[in-house]
Amino acid sequence: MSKPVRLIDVAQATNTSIKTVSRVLNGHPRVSDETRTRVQEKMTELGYQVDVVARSLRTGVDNVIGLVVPKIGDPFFAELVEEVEEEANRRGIGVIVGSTHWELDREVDLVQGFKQRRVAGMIITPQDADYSFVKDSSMPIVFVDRAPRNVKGEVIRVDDKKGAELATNHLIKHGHTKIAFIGDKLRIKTSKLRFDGFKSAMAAAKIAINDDYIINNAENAELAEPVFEELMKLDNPPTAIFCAKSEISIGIVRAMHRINRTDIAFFSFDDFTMADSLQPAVTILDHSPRVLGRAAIKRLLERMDGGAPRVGETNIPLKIIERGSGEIKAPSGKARK
Amino acid sequence: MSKPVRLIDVAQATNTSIKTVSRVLNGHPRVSDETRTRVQEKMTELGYQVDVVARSLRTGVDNVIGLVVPKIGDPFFAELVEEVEEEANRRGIGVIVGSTHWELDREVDLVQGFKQRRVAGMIITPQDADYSFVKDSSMPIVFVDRAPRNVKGEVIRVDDKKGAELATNHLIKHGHTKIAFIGDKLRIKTSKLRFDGFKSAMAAAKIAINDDYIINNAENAELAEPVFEELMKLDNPPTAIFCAKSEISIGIVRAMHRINRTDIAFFSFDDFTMADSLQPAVTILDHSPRVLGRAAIKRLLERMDGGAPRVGETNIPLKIIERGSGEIKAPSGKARK
DNA sequence: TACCTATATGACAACGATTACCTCCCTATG
DNA sequence: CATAGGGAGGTAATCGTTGTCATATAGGTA
Repeated sequence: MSKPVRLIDVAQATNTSIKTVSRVLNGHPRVSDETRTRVQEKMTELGYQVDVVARSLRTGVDNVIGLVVPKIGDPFFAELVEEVEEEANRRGIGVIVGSTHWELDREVDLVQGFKQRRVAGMIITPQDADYSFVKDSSMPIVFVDRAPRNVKGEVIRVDDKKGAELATNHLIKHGHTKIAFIGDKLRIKTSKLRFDGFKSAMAAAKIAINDDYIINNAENAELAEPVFEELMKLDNPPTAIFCAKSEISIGIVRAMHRINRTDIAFFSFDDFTMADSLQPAVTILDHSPRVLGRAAIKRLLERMDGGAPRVGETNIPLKIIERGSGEIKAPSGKARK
Repeated sequence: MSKPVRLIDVAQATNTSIKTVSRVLNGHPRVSDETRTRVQEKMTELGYQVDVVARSLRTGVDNVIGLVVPKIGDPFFAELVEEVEEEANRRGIGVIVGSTHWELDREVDLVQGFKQRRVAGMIITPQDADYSFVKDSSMPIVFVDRAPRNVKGEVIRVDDKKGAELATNHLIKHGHTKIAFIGDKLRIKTSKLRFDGFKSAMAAAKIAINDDYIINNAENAELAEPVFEELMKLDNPPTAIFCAKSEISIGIVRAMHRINRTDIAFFSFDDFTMADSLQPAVTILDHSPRVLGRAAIKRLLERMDGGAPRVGETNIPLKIIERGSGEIKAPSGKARK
C-alpha cells in the first residue's frame, strides 16, 4: 500500500540532493563520511530500495541474464539451470529462462526477446539458429554444449566425439563387435558428433558397421522404447548398445527390463537418475551438466566484468564411470564378423 | 552496433508525433487508418522494437513473472518450471527463476528481489518464510504445493494428507502393519501433512505406530540411504516402507537394491525417473508437477488479466499408480502386533 | 451564422535513477 | 593578498515510453 521510497525522498529527509544520495548508493568517493553515514542511516530507516527498472533504463543494461536451453524439464538441463542460477544469484543477478523445445523459431524468439530486454548477458545452448546477428552486438554471450552456426563465439562443451570414441572403445575392449548405436537426429550437432566418434572408433578397430544397428531418429524415451525390441528381433542381433542421449537411454533401459534382456551390454553417453540403482547399473560417461553450467556462468560473469571473450571451444574432460552394464562381455563362441 | 530504433525515430520518419506512433503501437482506436498503416510500415521497415525497460518504468510493471522453487535441479520442480515457462512464453511473458535450496533467507531475498523488479506476478513454492508483507501489495501471487505462513493467499496443491492416507491404506490393505514412514523434517509443511496422513490412516486401522519406524530427518538421497539398513537391523524390522519425498525414495531404493532387500514393500509419495523400470517397479501417487504448474500459471495469468484472487486451496486430485513394489504382501505367519 | 461534438493529432510532463556540468568553499602557495 | 586546485554537493538533462490535456478540423444542429 505504502508508496515505494525514492532517491528524492531520502534526499529530502536528509536535507541533501538526489545526487548525493545517488553517490552514496553507488559508493562514489566524493562524499564526506558524515553525509554518507547520515544518508545511509536514513536509507535503511526509510527502507529504500533501488528501482532496478529505472536504473536499467538509464544505464542501458538490465541486471539479468538470459538462459536458453532446449528443455528445462530434462534433468540434464535442469541441473545446468540450477548451477547457473545459483552462481548468478550469489551476485544478485536474476536469471530468465527459456525452453526452445528444440524448435528453431522459439530459439530465435527467445534470444531476440532477451536482446530486447537488454539483458546483461546470455548463456545459450544453441541449436540450428543463425547467430550471425549477434556479431555486431557487444552483449556477452557464452554458448554451452555446442557451437553456434555462423558465428565464432565462446563455447563451453564436452568433447562429444572423443567421448563417443571412449565409450565405443570400452565396449570393443569387452569383446563386442556387434554394437548398436542409438541416437537423436543427425541435424542436432551433438548427436552428429557422437555418431562420428562411434564411427571413428569402429573404423580404428577395423570393425565393419552393420547398418541395421544404426538408429538415428530416436528423439525421446517413447520413441526409443520400441527400438530395442526391433533390434533384438534381427536375425543377427547386436550384443552391445551405445546410447547417445539420456532420454533415449531411459527408453531403451525400460525396454530391456520389460522384456528381460539385461544381458545385452549397455553404455549411455549421459547419466540419468537411478542409472546406478538398476540391475545391472548403467555405465556412463561422467559429464555433469553442473560442470558445464558452472564453467559457463563463471565465464559469463568475467565477460560482464569487462573480460575479453575467449573465442573458441573449452572442452570439459570426460571419464567413464563403470557400473556394470557396460562391462558385460560379448558372448563367447561368436566369431568376429 | 546500430543504435536501436525509438518511437521518435519512427515519428520523424513518418512526419507524425511520438504519441501517434505510440498509439499505433498499442492499438489505440483514435488513429486514422491511413496514418496507422503508414506508421506500421515504417515500423517494420526500420525494425522498431519496443524498449520493454522503458515501458516497464512508465507503466510500473515488468512483463515478467517471478518463479520461486526450492530446487530447480530437482526433477519435480524442473518439470513445474518447464510447464510455467511454456505457458508464459506463449503470452510473451518472461520467467525469472530462483532456487531457495530450502533456505529461508534465500526465499525471502528472492521474493524481495522480484518485488523490487516490479514483476507482473509471482508463483511461489513457499517454505517457512513470513509472507505477511505481501498482504499490502496488489501483486498477483499464486502459491504452489503448500500454503504460506501468515497470509491467506491463493494456493494450488495436492492434498498431502489425503494422499498419505491413500498410500498408507494401500500398504495396510496388502497385509502390512509394520510400516515405516520416512520423511523430511516436520517443519516443512508438506512433510508434516504427509506424516499426519500416515498417522491418521494407521489410527483408523487401529494399528499402533512403532516409533523405531518413524524417520523424520532424511532430507536427501544421501541422508536417506543409510536409514534403510538401520531399519533392517532392528530386532523387529518393518515389512513395508512409505517414503514421503522423491529424493528420499531414491536413496532408499538405492539401499534396497544394494543390500538386496527388494522384498520389502515400498511406496513412494512422489514419482521419479526410472521408478517404473526398477525391479520391482515403484508404486507411487500420481501427482504430476506439470499439472500443478499448469494450474498455477493459468490462475496467475487470469489474475494478471484482472481476475479476482480465489483465496483458499485448490486441490489437485491424487491417484495410486500400482507398479509392484507397493503390492508386495506382508510375510504371512507374522502375528499382528 | 453560431455553436457543439466527435475525431485525429500533438505538446509536454512523468516514471526514478544516472550523469555531465556547474557552483560553492576551503586551503595552500607564490 | 590573490588565485589555483580540489573536495563536497547541487541542477538539470537524459533514458524511451505512456498518460493528461490541449488543439485543430470536419460535420451536424439550432
